[in-house]
Amino acid sequence: MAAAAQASGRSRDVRLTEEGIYAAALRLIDADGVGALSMRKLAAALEVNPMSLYHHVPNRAALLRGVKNLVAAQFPSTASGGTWQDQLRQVAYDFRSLAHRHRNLVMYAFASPDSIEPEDRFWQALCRILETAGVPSTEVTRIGAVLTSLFSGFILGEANGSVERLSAMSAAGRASATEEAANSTDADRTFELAVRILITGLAAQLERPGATSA
Amino acid sequence: MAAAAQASGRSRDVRLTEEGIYAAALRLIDADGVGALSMRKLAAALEVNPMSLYHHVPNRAALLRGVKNLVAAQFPSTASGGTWQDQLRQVAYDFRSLAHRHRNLVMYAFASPDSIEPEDRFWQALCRILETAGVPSTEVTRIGAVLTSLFSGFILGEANGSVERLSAMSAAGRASATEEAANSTDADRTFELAVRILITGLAAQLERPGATSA
DNA sequence: ACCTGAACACCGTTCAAGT
DNA sequence: ACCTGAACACCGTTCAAGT
Repeated sequence: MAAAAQASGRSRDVRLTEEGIYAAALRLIDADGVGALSMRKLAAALEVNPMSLYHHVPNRAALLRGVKNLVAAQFPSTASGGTWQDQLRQVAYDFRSLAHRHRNLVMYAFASPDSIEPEDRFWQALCRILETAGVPSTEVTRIGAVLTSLFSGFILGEANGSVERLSAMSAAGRASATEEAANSTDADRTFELAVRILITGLAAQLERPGATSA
Repeated sequence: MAAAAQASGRSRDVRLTEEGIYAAALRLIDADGVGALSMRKLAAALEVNPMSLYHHVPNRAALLRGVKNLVAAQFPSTASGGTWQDQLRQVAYDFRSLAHRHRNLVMYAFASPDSIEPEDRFWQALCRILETAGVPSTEVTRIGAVLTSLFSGFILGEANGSVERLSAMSAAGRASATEEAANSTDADRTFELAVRILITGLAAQLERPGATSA
C-alpha cells in the first residue's frame, strides 16, 4: 500500500528525502518534460508544502543536477572482453538505452556544462577503454572529451527528434505498410552508422595521427 | 544618432519590426543567455510596451526560433574547391566560428528539435558535399543527419564548456605562464581532432561499408 | 530539526479598449 | 493596423513564525 502510493507518486506519512524528491522529479520529467517541472508541482505530487523541498534541495538547478546524477548512477559497469572497439561499442549501446528511457531529461541535461562529470561511470569506463586501446595517457582525457561530446550530440539528436527529422527528408513518398517497424530498425541502423564512424575514425587517428583520409 | 541608439539597444521613433525584435533579442541573449531573456525585458530594451511584441511575434518560442534563423542565415555559402574532405573541413570551421559568436544561443538551440532545419544553409552545403563524395543519394540525408548531430554535440560541448572541463581533468598540475594562449590553441587542437575523427570515420565507412575497424 | 504561510519580485499570455 | 493597460494564472525563492 505504501509501495502503491510511492509508485503512483503519492506518498505522505513517509518522511521527505533527498532521494525521494529526485525520484519523484524524474517521474514528472519523464512524463511532461523539464520545462513543466516546477517546485510547486513537484511538491503537489509529493503532497507536501512547496517550501518543504528547500530543506532538502537548495534550489531548482540543484534539483535537476540531482535527478541527472540519479540517472547517471544507473549506467551499468560492464567489464566485457573483446577488442577496445567491441568495448566502446558496448558502452555506446549501454549509454543509448539508458538515455532512451529518459529523453526529456537528456534534452535538458546535455545543454548544461555538467551533463557528464568526471565522476560519472560512463566517463570512467570510457577512459579505461581508451587506455587499453593504447591512447597515450596525456591524451586520454582530450580524446575522451571529444568522443563524449560527439556521441552526446547524436544521443541528443535522437532524444529531440532532429536526427529522424533530417534523415527522413528524402523518404517523403515511401508508402509502407510496416512504417512503424521500419522506423524503429531504421533508427537502429542510423545509430550503428554513428558508432561506426566514431570507432573507425578513432582507430584511424590512433594508427597515423595527423592524417586526414585513408 | 539613430544608429547610436540602435547600437546601444535603444531605438524608438523607429517602427517595431520582426527583424528588429530578433536582432534586439540576439543582443540580450549574447549578453546574458536565453534564460535571462523575457518578453518584458526585451520590450524594455526596445522601449516598447511588452504587449506590442505580440503583434509581430506569436510567442516566446517563436521569438527564439526567429533569432536562431537570423543567425543561421549568416552561415557563409562558401563554394570552395578541393576534395570533399577539404570541403567538409571548411564547412565545419565555418560553422564553428559562427557558433562561437553566439554561445548562449547555441546552448539553447541545440536542445530543441529544429536546431538545424532542412532549409538551413549549413544543411544544404553538407548534403551537396556528400553527393560529390559519392554517397548514394538514398543515404545522403541519413549520413548528413548523423554527421550533423555528432558535430553539433562537439559545438555544444565547446559552448557550454564541457569539452574543456573533461579535457582538463588530467592537466591539474601543468603550471604554465602562458596559460591563456595555451588554452586557446589547445581548444583548436581538440576541435581539429574532432573534425579528423568525423572525416576519416566517414571516409572509411564510404570505402567499405559494414567494416568496423581498419 | 523540520515544516509552513505569507509575501516579493518576477514570468508568458489574453483580451478588451484605445488611437 | 497598431499599440496599450489591466488582469490571470503561474513561477522561484526568502523569511519569520510555528512545532
